[in-house]
Amino acid sequence: MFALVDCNNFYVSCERAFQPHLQGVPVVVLSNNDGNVISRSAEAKALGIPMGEPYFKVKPLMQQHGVRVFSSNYALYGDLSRRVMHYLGEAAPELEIYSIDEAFLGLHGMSRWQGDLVRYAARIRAEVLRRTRIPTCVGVAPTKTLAKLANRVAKKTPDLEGVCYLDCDEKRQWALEQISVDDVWGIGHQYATKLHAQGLPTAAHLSRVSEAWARKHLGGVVGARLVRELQGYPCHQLAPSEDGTLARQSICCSRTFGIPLSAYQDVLGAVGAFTSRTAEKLRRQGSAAHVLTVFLSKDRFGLEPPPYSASTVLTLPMATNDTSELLRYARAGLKRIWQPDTVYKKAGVVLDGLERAGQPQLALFSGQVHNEKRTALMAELDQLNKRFGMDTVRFATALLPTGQHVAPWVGKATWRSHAYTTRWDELWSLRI
DNA sequence: TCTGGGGTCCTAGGACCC
DNA sequence: TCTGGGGTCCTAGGACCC
Repeated sequence: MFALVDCNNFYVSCERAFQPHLQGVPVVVLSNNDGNVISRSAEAKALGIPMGEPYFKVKPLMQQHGVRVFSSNYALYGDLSRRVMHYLGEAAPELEIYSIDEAFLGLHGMSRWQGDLVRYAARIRAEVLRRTRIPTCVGVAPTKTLAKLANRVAKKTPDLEGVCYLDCDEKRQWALEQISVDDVWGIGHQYATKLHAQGLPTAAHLSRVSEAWARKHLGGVVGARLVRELQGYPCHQLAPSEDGTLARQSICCSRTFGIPLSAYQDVLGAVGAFTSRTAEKLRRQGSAAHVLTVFLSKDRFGLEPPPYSASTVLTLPMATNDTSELLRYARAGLKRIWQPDTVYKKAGVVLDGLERAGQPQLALFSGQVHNEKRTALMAELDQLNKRFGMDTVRFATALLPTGQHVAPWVGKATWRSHAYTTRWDELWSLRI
């Protein structure tokens, strides 16, 4: 048996957790660079503000209704997420942190000693709310796909009080009929259109298609597994992990620039900063990377013809998680794809080919001493930045030209709330 | 110029997720 | 004027091997 715990409108809930006067009023949170709506309160949704909509398109509507707008504040959301997940790890025998606001719990054999799983799930909701002020819904079912589906049913059926438990066939059938195929986990826009055209509008319809049909029309084995899961036969297990966090297979950092850039030094500064960030993530999960990709993008919405993006892949002679080494390759990659007199809107760095750091290498002795010193230096760097704040210590490539306080690539964040929980200097304005 | 089966590895692209 | 960021998995096809 699996449970899916999903935080309701997570980013909006995080803002409300520290500003209770935002309860009951329409609130939205915008993506990086204040681009799109990525989280809405129920009140904002009721006003007809679509998810993912560019801010400038819904701005008039929001101003008209006095919608409270926030820039995204990932320091805050990440911290609240850690608190929620920490509690879930204590409350369940197995935990898989699926995203910043969702986790699967493995409940095998739980009903014996926890009694009624509905009461158990209700207690989890109440406890998460008490500890973090984040509201959640819980779906409980024999497969992960059905747990996701049960969660959606819980969200849209107020009578269930946030918990939906599919403990028998009749209930499973009933739940499948409540949910449109568009809202099934694994059915995106393309497949949903296809399914509607075939006269299969609900999850119940989808659960009755043949395996051959699913294979043919829904992406091969992926579709076949999806249908089996809807029928109640588990095809996906929890990802194994000691603390619930997943070890990533690729690590990326990319940003749309606040303003278009065409000076090499500016873009190099951005690529340097993104590389540093990926290296930090890499070390945090104890990995080293073999492959580094650098990419640059032009304005997709502008008048320039495609291609909008150029990228280059560098294979490193030896896996590393050393920032300065990765910076060297990133710089070489940038030089390869750089075109003068071009206006760039976005850049990014991706690390692939990850392996465990500290694997014995076929290196000469002198090289190993060098590596050990490097590893110690990186650990020191991470410690300092953790203690005194991000970018307290950084590499020269990521430095700003003299006289500049903010890097030219940094995006807009006009309505960012304070980092209540992670920065001493922003704590002072806390109001509860 | 024609002739075969079976395997691996890599990459690009497509679909999906939050 | 203004359109996010970070991931996963699978498949098909090509290069190469015996």
